Amino acid sequence: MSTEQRRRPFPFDQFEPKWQRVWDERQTFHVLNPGEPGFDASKPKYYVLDMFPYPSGSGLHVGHPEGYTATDIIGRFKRMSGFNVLHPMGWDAFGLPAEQYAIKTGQHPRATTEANVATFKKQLQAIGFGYDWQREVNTTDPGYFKWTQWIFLQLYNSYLDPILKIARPMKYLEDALSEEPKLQHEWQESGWLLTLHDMFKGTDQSDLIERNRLAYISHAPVNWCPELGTVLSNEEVIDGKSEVGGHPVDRRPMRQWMLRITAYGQRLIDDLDGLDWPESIKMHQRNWIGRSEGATVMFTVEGSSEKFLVYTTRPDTIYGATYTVLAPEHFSIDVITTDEQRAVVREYREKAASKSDLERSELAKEKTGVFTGAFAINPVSGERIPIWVADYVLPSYGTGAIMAVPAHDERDWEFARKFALPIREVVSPEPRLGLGGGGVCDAEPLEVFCGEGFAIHSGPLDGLPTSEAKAEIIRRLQETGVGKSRIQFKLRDWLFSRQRYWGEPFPIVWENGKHRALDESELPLLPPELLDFKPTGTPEPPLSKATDWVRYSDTATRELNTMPQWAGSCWYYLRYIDPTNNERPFDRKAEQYWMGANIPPYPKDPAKVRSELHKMLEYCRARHSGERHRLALGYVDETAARAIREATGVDTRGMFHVLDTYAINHINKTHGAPIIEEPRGQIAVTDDDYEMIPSVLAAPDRIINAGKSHQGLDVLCFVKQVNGTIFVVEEVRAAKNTLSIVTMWKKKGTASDADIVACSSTSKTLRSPEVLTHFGKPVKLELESADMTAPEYRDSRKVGASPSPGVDLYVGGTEHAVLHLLYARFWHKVLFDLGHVSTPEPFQRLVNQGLILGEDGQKMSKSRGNVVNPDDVIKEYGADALRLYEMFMGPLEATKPWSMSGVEGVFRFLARVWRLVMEENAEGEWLPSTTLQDIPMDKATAKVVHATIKKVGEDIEALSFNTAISQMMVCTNALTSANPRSREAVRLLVTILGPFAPHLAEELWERTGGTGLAADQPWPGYDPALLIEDEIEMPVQVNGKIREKIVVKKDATQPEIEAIAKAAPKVAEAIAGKEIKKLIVVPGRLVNIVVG
RNA sequence: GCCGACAUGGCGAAAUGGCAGACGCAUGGGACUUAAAAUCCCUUGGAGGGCAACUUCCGUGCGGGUUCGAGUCCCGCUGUCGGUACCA
Repeated sequence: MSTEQRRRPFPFDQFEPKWQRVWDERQTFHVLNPGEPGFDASKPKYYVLDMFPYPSGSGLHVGHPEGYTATDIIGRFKRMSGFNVLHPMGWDAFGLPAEQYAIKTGQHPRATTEANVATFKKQLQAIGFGYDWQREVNTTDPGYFKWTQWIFLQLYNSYLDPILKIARPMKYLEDALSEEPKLQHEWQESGWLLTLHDMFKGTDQSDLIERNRLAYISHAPVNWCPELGTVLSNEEVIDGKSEVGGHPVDRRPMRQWMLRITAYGQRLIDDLDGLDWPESIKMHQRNWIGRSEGATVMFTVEGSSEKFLVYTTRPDTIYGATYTVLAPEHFSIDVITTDEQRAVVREYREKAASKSDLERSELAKEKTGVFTGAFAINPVSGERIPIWVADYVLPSYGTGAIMAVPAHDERDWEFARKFALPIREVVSPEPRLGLGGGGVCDAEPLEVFCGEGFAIHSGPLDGLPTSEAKAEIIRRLQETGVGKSRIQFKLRDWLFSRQRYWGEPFPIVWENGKHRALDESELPLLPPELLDFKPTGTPEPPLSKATDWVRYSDTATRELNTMPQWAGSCWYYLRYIDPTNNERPFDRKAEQYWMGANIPPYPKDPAKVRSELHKMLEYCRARHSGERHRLALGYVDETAARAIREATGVDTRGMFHVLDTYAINHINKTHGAPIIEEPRGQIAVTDDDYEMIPSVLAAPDRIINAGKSHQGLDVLCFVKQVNGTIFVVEEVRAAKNTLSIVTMWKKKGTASDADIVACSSTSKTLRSPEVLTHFGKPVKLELESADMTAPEYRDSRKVGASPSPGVDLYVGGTEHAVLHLLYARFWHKVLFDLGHVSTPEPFQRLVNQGLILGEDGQKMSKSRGNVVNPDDVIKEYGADALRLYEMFMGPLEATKPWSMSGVEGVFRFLARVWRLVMEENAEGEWLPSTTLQDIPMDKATAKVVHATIKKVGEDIEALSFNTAISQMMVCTNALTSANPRSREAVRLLVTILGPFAPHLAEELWERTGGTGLAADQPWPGYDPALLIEDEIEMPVQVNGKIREKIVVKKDATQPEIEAIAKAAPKVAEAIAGKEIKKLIVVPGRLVNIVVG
């Protein structure tokens, strides 16, 4: 026993399990929901989330605990700082790897999953993470996937409103179809129905519904992986191979479920701006969504009635189009191909069709193609240009056809050179006036130029810079009806079905060739118990083997596909909020609390709010001398602020949102619950002429845009005119048939010289070109904006300085930069549109932990033999040392190699902390240290302890854990040399060490006579007065070189410092006989003397 | 090719435009010990000078610039890593 103990510099192996047991028994980290007895509503919320693991058979590796330790430190710290902290953990247990592992080991996936979860949980608990295990979720649990299926039904039963660009229940569309005359009357004024009506015209109703579902059936070619026996989403295919396993992937048409994520492309891009995410991840998502602005242009085929559309981002180069190219899959090819070319075209198309994506991209180096024999007419020049077929044009992007401008596109250039097609320069990097700039020039350029410049040889465009040339040609195309501006996305709809066993079955049945949804009461739909769940080797899903299960009724059979692994991980963070709810996916009140429904993105201190408010009022008064306004101020939400910023160039950060109190009261009354409440801060400022509102409402209007308020309500924007005053009015559709005024912009005078008085919160309205052009000039907003670089704003953006809307902090690896994070945002937005969640974005702040490499600096892998197992580290050095080392390695986001001797370093540090309290006698037993005494801290001790409290707190907020730990090391080194040693000082150190090394902290807290748990202690404050030095050492530079250091009193005046500096011997020597040109004193920092 | 990130001792790394290298690892030396382990103390960017206290010069990938002052800001390179690839 004693020899065993002697080998351990401190008995972590005894007290670590002990405290883990105590936390578990007392449920220390369980947090209550609003409404539960004992819930403290006065505390702000903090939701800190880990990317939940996929419980693989090999258990945790040291990469897992890195992010988990970071969130655990934050969670424990926020708890100590007075927050209600939601810090949960769960299991992403459906999916391909689990099924393959089960097949390999010959067990049922449920059995392997359960075993793996048990292993993972045990491992995580051994590290002492403060998770609320009562909120554990598992995506394979029927109580969980019941609601995954429910969300699928929400998608299935929703459509994207063509005007509002938001998801709405399919019922609205059905109602609109059945009650068309009634709605026509009701909605006519809003200008809304017209568009809807256009949409219905000449269309079969049920077909219209099917075509508008957010979850729909497609027969388009999909990525089929024969090896895995399933289809894969675009996101899961990399370089023509499956992301899992790297197997080849074909394209073949199959009947599949798709989710209409493309409908959210713009919003998924726009809303990134307001998120506190790494810029690289945002960029990644933007690139993936791939928005581009351009135009579609109609080309007619010579001697035929056939026409085809091309898409181009450079319509300004249309005069340089010397041929066109159709994708091999293009449906016009059969019609236009001439007889003499028919054989060669058919052969080319067949070859292209048989190529997999992989082959198509592998052979990309060399362009191929064939001439159709047909010619198209360039709609602007009337020129006759050949139509080619080539596989460098993709069928699934744009219109599947291009106009080729070889002089200004690298791919077209390459193709034209290979097939000796003409190349015509129509853009010049420099403006070319007169000579050679106009007319048609046949001299071919020597190289391709893809940049922007000035149009040449382009008829009416000649001389225009590229951007203007684009606008001008689009205007002309639209005028003549041959072209249109168009925004195009790379993003494709999400292929949502898999031919696998281990996934959520679709709550869908098929009858007479038509699909319909199961009723909510039939959920969860369990998968059948299958002994043989291997892939069939054909596109027939394994569920087809469960013949009894498949039969739903005499005439109906079940959908055989299952959902992909991403389904469960798209919403798990919402289920943590209320994980055992059987009635709903989560309680609405709990969701509002934990997702921070009413928290403004930029919290401010009250004094600042008041002063901003007065500025706003002054502004309004100045604009409308003598008029009285009733205003209420809230915060501008980020989307609105951004929209204004984009539209006007005005820095809107910190700007206020002006609301009409009439509207607030009205909407609160009609909507039931208060929508806008403190701290959004409605403050009536003066009386208003809002008696006018009824007449404004009654006035005829013109709809100019529609969007969504951040409370999740539909908003229509109108322009109205009353007695010569133009009003911009927003109406909110709180529920069907309910109209309420929420926000009013008022504008005086004529349309050409008016200014907007105040702005609303709806980004779509503000962003729309209609709003901007309506006023004849850009909207001008001259509100004084707050300086967001000021400390109070900067600090507010740091972790946990205040709660934020959505998950406050989400930590995980970069591997989910597009897939999980894009899918989850999409689902969240749908749920938001449908009113199930309160925020448009799920994760306010995202941090990627860096990769941990092996000791050899290589990626950890079994084959390299450099994998570090956390269990071994815990056995040897304890969980606290593991946690501390993971945080001490370097910045959280950096890639860094593991080092066992580094672990030993922090282990020694922990042992030193232990010995602050305990000492070993000759027999090797640990006894309370006699050095530790109940004495007040001396000045030096107090200083280092308080400096440590300050720095550690600040560093945790900034996720700068490595520097926090180094400061605690400094403090420990200082306390080690103290004799006698102040008990108070040690206990303060132990308290702040708690989030990092919780076991040791609890043990020492107890041993230094603390009551309760260290984890429950409030985070200690520090006394700034103790940190100020009486005397400051300042370096003195002469011409930027340090000559000497001087010591001055902390309150020394500038002249005093100057005199001392000049008198210092080395300095005096250096400046002797020279003219002092300049003397800079940076108080508390340094002195620099510039001599000539 | 394009996009993004990064570049500081032997190593992991610190440094609101203000003393480069905090803290840790590893080195070398010392104390305790019969010895070892553990622990404690000191040393350590490079080059040079002094018996010494000490001291001089050079140093943050390369080249410029802004500044009294640059690892930090700007311009131009080079290299490493990550992502992506016919998206018109």
